Amino acid sequence: MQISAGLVILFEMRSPTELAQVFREKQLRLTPQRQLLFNLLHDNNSHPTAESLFETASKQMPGISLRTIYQTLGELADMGELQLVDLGNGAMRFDPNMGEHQHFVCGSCGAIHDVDITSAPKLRAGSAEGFAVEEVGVVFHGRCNRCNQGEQKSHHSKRSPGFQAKKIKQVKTN
Amino acid sequence: MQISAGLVILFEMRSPTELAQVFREKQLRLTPQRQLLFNLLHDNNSHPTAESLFETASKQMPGISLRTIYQTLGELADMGELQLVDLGNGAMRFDPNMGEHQHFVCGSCGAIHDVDITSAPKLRAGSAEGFAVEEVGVVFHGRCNRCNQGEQKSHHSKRSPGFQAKKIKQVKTN
DNA sequence: TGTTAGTTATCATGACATGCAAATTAGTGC
DNA sequence: GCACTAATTTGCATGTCATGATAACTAACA
Ligand SMILES: [Mn+2]
Ligand SMILES: [Mn+2]
Ligand SMILES: [Zn+2]
Ligand SMILES: [Zn+2]
Repeated sequence: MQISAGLVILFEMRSPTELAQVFREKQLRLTPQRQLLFNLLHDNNSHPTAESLFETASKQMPGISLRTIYQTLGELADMGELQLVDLGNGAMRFDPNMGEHQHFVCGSCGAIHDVDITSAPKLRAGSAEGFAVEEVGVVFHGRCNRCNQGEQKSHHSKRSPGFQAKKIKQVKTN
Repeated sequence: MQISAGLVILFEMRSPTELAQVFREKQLRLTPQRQLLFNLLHDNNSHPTAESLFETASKQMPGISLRTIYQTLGELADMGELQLVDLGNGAMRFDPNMGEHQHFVCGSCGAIHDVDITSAPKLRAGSAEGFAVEEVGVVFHGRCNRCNQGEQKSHHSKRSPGFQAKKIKQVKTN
């Protein structure tokens, strides 16, 4: 979904074929675990959690440690290959879409969609009164298109006590 | 700070004199602990955490239980007297300002300021493509006016791993 | 004053994330 | 291919924030 049309530059993870280079640049060894996670995240717009990645990864690589998932995700974030997004749903989300964008959270199914605010209102106000705004995070809540149609199956329980809003964790791009 | 001028209707907690009624309405007893917390929160724009309220409350009422703090804060939230705000700083914030507003987080001192987006861009877009936006949360990050002036003393360490953005937890107003 | 809600203390649980040390392995040189 | 060593992985412990559960005690209020 788009809030307003306009040019959107997406900075995505580098391609899997560049993988080796990506890791070597940072003097990181090309382990099977890193390859797997890199592949699982590349072009992944589902905004997975560490746990969900752990589940997925475990199928392809039984025995992989959850600790390694966290470890590697942190490294990839440090490398600027993905950003951490906290939408207030309990667990951090990992997003290979490095472009400046916001998120929509469906309160019914829990799905998370990218929202590109482009020519949209530049919220970077506030310089008045001595405040210096460096970053703005926006989270939209509502019902996604799918849930808006068919009967409301209302999954997405887990432990979200109600509605929440959001949070993005900035990543040092070195 | 304001992003854009305009009429701002603030829904605040009821006054302390209405306290008794407030509690009785919900068939809750008017205990000293509840009175204390109600008073500590009334007109409080510091967005305290449960722990910080516990510290403050303990001074006036040594022996008060942290469990009671959480308990009472939950009740007050259920009663619609305050809202829970998650700014991604680890702990939930409690905000007696029930009006629709957003927040500014100072990355230097950790202070949280209310931001009133009034006539500002109505971000409630997205109805196109079948998405129904019900709520929008915004968190501004930067340096507050105080930190912007004097030398940057940079407190606010604790356990924020970096920058984050935000989240608001909706409260059932019954 | 009695009934009963509320508080306290304690302990357990739960989700999410990180610290740590021992075991393993990738990548190097031979 | 083989040995070597530093980088990684793994398993477990720890930490934070928050809630559940129980029992014993306290006090609101009808
Ligand atoms: Mn995204
Ligand atoms: Mn506020
Ligand atoms: Zn949905
Ligand atoms: Zn500040």
